Amino acid sequence: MSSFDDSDAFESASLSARAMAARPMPYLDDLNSAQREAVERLDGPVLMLAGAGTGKTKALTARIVHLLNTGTARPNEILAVTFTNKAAREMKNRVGRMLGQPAEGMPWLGTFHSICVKLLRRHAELVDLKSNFTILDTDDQLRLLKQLVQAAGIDDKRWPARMLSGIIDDWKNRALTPDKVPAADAGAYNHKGVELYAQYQRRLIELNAVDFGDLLLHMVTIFQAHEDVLAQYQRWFRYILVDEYQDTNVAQYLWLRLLAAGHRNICCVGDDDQSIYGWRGAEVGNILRFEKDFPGAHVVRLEQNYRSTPHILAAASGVIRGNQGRLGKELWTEAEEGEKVRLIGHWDGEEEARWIGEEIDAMQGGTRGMRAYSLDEMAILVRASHQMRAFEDRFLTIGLPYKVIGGPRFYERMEIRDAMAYFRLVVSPEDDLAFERIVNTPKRGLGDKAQQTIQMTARANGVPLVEGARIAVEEGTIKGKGGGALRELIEGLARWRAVAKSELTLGGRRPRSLLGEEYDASFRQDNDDEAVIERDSNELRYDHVELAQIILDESGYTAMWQNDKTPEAPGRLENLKELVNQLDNFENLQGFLEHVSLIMDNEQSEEGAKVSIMTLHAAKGLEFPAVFLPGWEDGLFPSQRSMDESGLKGLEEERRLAYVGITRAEEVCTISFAANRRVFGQWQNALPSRFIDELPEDHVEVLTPPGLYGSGGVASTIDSRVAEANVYNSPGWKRLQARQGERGLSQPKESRNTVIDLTAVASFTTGERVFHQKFGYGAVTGIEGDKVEVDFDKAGTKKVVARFLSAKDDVPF
DNA sequence: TGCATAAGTTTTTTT
DNA sequence: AACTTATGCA
Repeated sequence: MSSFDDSDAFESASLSARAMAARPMPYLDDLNSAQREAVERLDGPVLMLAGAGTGKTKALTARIVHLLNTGTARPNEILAVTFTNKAAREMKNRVGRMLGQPAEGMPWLGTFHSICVKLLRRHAELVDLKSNFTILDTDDQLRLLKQLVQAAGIDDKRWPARMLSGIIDDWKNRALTPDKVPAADAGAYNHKGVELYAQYQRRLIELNAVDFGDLLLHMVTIFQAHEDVLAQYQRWFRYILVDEYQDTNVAQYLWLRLLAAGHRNICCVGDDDQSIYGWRGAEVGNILRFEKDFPGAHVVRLEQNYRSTPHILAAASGVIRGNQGRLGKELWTEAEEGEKVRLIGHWDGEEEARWIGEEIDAMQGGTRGMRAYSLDEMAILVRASHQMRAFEDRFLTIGLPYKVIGGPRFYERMEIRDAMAYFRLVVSPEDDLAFERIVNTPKRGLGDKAQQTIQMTARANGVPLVEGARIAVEEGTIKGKGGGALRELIEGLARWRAVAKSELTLGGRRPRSLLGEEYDASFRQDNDDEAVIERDSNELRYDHVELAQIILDESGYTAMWQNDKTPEAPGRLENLKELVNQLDNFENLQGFLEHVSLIMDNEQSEEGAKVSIMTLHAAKGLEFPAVFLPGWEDGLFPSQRSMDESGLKGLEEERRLAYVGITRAEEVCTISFAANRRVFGQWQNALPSRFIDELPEDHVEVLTPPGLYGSGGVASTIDSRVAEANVYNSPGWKRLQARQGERGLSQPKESRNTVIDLTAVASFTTGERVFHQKFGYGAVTGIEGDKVEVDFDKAGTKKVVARFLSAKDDVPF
């Protein structure tokens, strides 16, 4: 096996400790005293309470470097866990930079999930799995659950499989195997929840598969049931570091506590004020309880903020103060005053998007006495992803470059999942879920009936679906067009598999790195035996990249999209191409599949400066000089659903989300809200968020929307911010309403450009290309008095007032 | 079986 | 409003 058997680790550690103690430690020099304390206190439990922007990653990496540099631990004796691949990558890079050499040989620096996969592959048999188990994606999981639900005779309309999936996830997050689910939860899912959970787990074992939650759950089960295995790791991991500890769930907490029980050298870094993942099982309680869980724990507070201005910090503190039961931290900074947090109200969501678009445009050149900001220094952080649409629409219309961070992930796209299912089936023919996914994609004339026949044949013979399908074709149970196509598919799969096998035996190829991340070599040993087999050198061989291409072509999958006339088809083909390209970074298909199932983040490397749009959750850990926080309305933010489901707890999490949002900003933070918003296609009005009332007045400046109290966008401070927040009763709001009615959809920039032009009516002709502030480009289809009928490219046919139109080459941007 | 249309559902956040 | 899923028909 691997590194675990080095028995001289301890002796050499103390020797090298002495030798290395003499080394210079420049990485300590630019740490403040709190950071330095967090770095140097290596032994015993340490809780590093690191507020936003206080240099926690710096301290964390310095701590690793310090462990290595002083010879206290070897790279492979350090367990360092993060939540995201991105964080793991960054830490690896920074350690390497600080060390002055690439941080190779830190095999246990990674996400909870990737480390658990590694461990679980070693000990799979202890939970009745084989070490080459597959990791299911959410689609597979749902399909499987749906089958079980239907088999149980439950109406899956009343009780959606999705809901069951949520319940099971929740149990897994709490480290509850089916036999441990408390009686109080027995009523879950129409009283069948626990039984279905048990069935689901059994089915997963049959399929030699795990879902995401299982990765941790199985490891906890193994550690609890096998003292010897646990003891081995307890001994091995001499130092444990955990990032974002406030986001750990019960399973992760148990896992850590079990592992840390040996040396008790565990250092958890986190910020209770930034715990925003309660909905997926994170327990703030874990961090709040740390000192109880680890008696004698040393707590270090990182409170000096290096990111934001005092006004921004004060605003953030003001909001977070509303939460109970915090560990308590007060951020401070040496930075200059800077801008106050800016607050602005709008009539509706579209106007908000319009205003932000203009403001961003203006800020590029420097406005309101502020410096100029480039597009990539600015970001819009929304509560819910559907809010992004308004901005995308608007920015598309005015041609403002933007990028959506954390949008639909590459590996979650339909075509990618289909292609992956083909690959999976080639690598493991018993992957029934993959088979189900692609039997009839592309269309092979195999509908429900044929698929049922396959299912039955497979079950009757106790074989996987592919084999069942083969038998069914052989026996002639499935004939005709579908039968022929099915035979072709089965033969294809066998052929590809043969190629894949010979490809695996090629060996010798060095694993290459993807995005700087080293493909973990320690699991290639699974194939080592095969690798020795000698091969006839004349045999036809393809490398796995070619093979992937062949699979997609011969299966007809590529052709399916080539023949597809929908506008997305070319993009999908592009994605498939990209998928095949990515494959080149891996040694074989299997390695690739393993990687992909754990990679959820989607690095897009697009050219040019762009404004970022993302959710508040996606923004955690990031920072921007200028941040826009739109949609601060009660119900949207804080989210109604969150409050309904989790009450005060939910509200507090929302408040932390607000705190996270504000603290992303370095220099300028602009909060906005709208009185009206379209929800499910229905106009609804809302009150400004209660969090707005919690902003400390002294640190907030209320901006006047242009056209509200006069034009020009000159900032005017309204005496009482509260009055402003309570806009509905304020005279200003009434005036806005009145004005809005008379102005219709007009907006300031336009009123400047379009000097109300009655001749405009006459100047349009049918067929002419025109531009509209709201609807974008279109062609005139008819004229009736002062109304013009326009067929807009995006918005369809609308009748609009002529003066809101401009000739195409007269676009005001 | 597969397509077109109708109905019903959604929008919180994701490793 | 936009999307998915169910239903009916060719």
